Amino acid sequence: MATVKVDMEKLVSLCRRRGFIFQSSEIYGGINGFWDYGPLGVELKKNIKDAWWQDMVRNPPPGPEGQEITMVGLDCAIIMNPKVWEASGHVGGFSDPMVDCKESKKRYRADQLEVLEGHPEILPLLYYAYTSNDQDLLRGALKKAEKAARAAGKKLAGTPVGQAFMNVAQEASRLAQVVGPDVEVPGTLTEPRAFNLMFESYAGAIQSEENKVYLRPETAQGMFVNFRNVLDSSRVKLPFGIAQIGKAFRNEINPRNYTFRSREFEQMEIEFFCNPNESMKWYEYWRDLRKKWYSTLGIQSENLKPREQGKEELAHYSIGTTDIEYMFPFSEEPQELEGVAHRGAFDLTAHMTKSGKDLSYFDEEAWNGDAAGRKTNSFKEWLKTNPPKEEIAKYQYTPHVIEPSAGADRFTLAVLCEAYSEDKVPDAKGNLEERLVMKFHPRLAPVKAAILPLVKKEGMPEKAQELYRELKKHFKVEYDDGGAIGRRYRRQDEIGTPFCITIDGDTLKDNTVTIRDRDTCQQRRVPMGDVLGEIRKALE
RNA sequence: GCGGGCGUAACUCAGUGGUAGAGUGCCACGUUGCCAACGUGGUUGUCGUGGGUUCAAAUCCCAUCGCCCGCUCCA
Repeated sequence: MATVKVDMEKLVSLCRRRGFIFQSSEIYGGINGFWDYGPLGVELKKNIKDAWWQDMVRNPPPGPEGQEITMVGLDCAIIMNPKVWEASGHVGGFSDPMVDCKESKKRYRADQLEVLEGHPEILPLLYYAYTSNDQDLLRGALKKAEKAARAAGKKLAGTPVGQAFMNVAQEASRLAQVVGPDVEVPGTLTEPRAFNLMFESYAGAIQSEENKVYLRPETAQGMFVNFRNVLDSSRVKLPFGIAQIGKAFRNEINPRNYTFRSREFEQMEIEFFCNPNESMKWYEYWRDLRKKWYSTLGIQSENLKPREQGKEELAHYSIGTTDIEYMFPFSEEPQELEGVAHRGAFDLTAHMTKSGKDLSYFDEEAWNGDAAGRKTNSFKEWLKTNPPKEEIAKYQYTPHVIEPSAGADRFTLAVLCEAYSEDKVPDAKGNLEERLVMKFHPRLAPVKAAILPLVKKEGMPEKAQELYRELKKHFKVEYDDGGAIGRRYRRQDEIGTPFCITIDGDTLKDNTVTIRDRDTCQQRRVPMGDVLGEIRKALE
């Protein structure tokens, strides 16, 4: 089925008008990269987080061999000891110094910039910049150097050797001698400027370097640093997963595309710890499971694109990563909803090194299982006999980690895009009228049902109130007796309520009501007592 | 961070120096017995913000904030 691309502006307008999403601090002119969820938005996002927690943590599907899998939850502080971020590499590696060209308005990564030295006798000595990943720019720099030499009646000696721009740029006077890659004159490049993507703050009264802390840029590290705590306190055995839903913060240079790239966002992350020998199996398990999860919540499979990252794209620590991407209407390219990464032993090893604490796993079952023929049952004693490394690794090892890391806000946005639809339904006179309907999966719909007395008299409101009070014990439902019934149906369509329960004259006689389906507008008559069960059935 | 466009009611938008507008929505009452019905009445504004020019600024000028597009960036 060919789908018409959702008009983002219409979606944004609907989200605001109906109270899904507002710009943060709007009355003060807003703030770039931050968003608020309104009364309906918070219900939608909560349903998404609850569905994830239920399906991944409380009731995960069986593992690759049909075995039960163990998942436990965690809720870590957003601010942690800054050493966590040194160990994870975020403090050192999370910022790329950038260089801007005042003339060409281009921006370059400083670590990719290199320079060729001009002829040493032509003063002032010039440096010709190019980027290491662009052959054309290298040739361009060479040409400029040769041209300058020729103009002075000299010749470059052989092929000049490139050097790192960073070295040259350390002195302001030499920086002024650099000719940018896309310009002809020197002195247009700025000094390298660091863009640290972590928000900083200070814990304690004094705003000193010692008190500096960071708002976490991901929830993952909290699970790694609590690995030992979970192991020691909850009787879990490998393989098992730790799951967490929480806020993370990245000082994005350029927030874009509605809530897609925000500076404050919520992650739903799993760190699944397993034996290194079994890690590929678990990687595939989670990759397939996570993709399927989106489909079961109503994301059309053609909009959902799993993409195995190429080797050159992989982060240095990752053995394999699959991005689960969604075709958002604002982009020609699919955009990442979730990354399922095989992180190997990278994180636990890094924290072991930094903290000096042992984060390896001792497999007691395997150890006890191999007891026969061994002189001692004490692992410590056995280690003193200098067994071969491979033998030790059978019982004690650093677990490998599979990390399915999903963006709660990104998925919420995908759900909104996916749900948005315009169709035509007949009005009272039988003419086709435009209709705006949010086709949320019933499980995610912010309001599950609306209870509507057909007219505001003859005891219908009272009867409807009765049903409303019963249903609201179980679901988010709305009661509405305002205006004509058709208008009320449309209002509910616009916020994606899957069912409208209407109380009419027959209800008063035989206690039956009609249930209207949001997508088809079809109605069925059922006994009032069956309504709860009917809604429940749709939510499974 | 750069360039371009935009910013007026909850939403969509009109308003090019002289009283702040329309449609939709929303609320109330009446009517109405199943798909944005009808009648009557009502409601909504720091014209993004700050400053300047002017007798007078939504309108012209400057700055600033935000949104959209492109570039850049996105471990």
